[in-house]
Amino acid sequence: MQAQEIAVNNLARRPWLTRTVSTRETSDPLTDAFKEVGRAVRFERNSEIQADGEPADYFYQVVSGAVRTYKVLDDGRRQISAFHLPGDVIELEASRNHRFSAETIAPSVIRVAKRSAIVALAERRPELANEIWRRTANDLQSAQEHMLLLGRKNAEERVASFLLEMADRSSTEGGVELPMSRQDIADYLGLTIETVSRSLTLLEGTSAIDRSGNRRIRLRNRSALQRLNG
Amino acid sequence: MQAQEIAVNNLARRPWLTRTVSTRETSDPLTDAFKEVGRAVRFERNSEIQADGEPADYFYQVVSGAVRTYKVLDDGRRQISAFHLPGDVIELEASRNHRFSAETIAPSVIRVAKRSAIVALAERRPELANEIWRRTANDLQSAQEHMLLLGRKNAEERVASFLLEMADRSSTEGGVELPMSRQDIADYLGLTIETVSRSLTLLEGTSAIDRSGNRRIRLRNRSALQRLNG
DNA sequence: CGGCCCGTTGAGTTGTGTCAAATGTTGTGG
DNA sequence: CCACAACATTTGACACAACTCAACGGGCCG
Repeated sequence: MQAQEIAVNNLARRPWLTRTVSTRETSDPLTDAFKEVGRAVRFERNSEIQADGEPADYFYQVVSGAVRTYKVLDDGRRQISAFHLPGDVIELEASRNHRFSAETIAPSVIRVAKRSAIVALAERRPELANEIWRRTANDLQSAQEHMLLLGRKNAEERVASFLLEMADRSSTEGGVELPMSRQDIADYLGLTIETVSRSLTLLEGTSAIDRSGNRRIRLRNRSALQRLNG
Repeated sequence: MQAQEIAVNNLARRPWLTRTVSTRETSDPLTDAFKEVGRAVRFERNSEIQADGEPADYFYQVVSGAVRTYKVLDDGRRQISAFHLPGDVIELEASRNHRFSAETIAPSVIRVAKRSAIVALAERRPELANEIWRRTANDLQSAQEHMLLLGRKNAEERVASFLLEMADRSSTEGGVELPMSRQDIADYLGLTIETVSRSLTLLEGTSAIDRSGNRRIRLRNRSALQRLNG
């Protein structure tokens, strides 16, 4: 039973591995559509998300795990535009230039559906079309919020905003279990890993947060973080 | 005829005042919908865009002029998320927190339509629903590109990218006529006006651009700018 | 002509990046 | 279960790109 115990421990420390769509959301038209015309694919950690086969546009829905979407400059500078958790939908284009712009952060199950299939369904179901648009508009709102962070917030404010965002999105109370590395956080916040680390140390120094393990963070003083959030 | 001459000169130097939707695009489902259920409103320079009357969500289409959308922090730091030129559609929510997040940059004519009216039309017209979504997805793509700029590009690269973007979006060949102030550019690029100014001087020094008047810029060496664009 | 606004230039400061080393964590094979 | 390797994170010292504050210049309008 030793092996069993270890497995349980690992899961306890990695809640995002088991949290799935069904446990978090009631069904919605897009999730339903994915179940109809999509298929579930399992991905390793750090694998590029793609549908094998001919180049075409796809929709992806995170079932379990976590995903980063990003853009890179020629010299390798990377900007992560969003993290995607279970339930989130990613729309990827079969782009000519940058072939991959989505990767798993943790072992993940992703439902994959051809864009054309979803679009065909949406033509016949206004509430599906509406749901797709609603989600895209939400993503746009988040992007606008993130541009404010990237363009106008300092390092400490960025990290505080990030922690609040992740806490809001995760179901666990009090603490956040971060599925991504410091490098991912840095590339999301437009900083370096060193600056992220220093900012965390700073926040810990003012008792705004507690750290138990690199990726488990407890928000001890939310209002202090909110103040930094702007 | 002196007054007439001055007016003509002014127009010649401010092409965005006369460039309208009809001269740039063939009709599309959303523009058609605006003509059906929207009304045109004239705004002064630097006015907050809003539909008067009860709080509700609206769509706006720029007919002539130019608009900035933005977010601000409590202490006044501002991030412009996009500039909108004739033909572009802005979706604004009757937000509880920040009441105004769109302002005209130049005297503008804006078509205003209630969100519910457009949505109702879209329920009956799949190609309209599709067009709305297509535009939102395009905005999201632009936002992702802009996050890369804000998070990972240096000042000179940001300004170069900005000039290329504006040149691509304006119909005039060779040169760009910028409708916005240096402060607007700075708040779009996540810089200060001084840094924008210095970057322009730098680009001029390397013969990448020419300046004739503060807001008229000629791209003399596009490939040099492209290289900075990444 | 004079005042005002906007943009540019200059000098000095500072927050974040860079480079390097130390420490902690995770995974693997014996 | 331990020992070691490989990797991730933190900490430190220093450099530099962009910011701040200030002065100057030019165009526009009354």
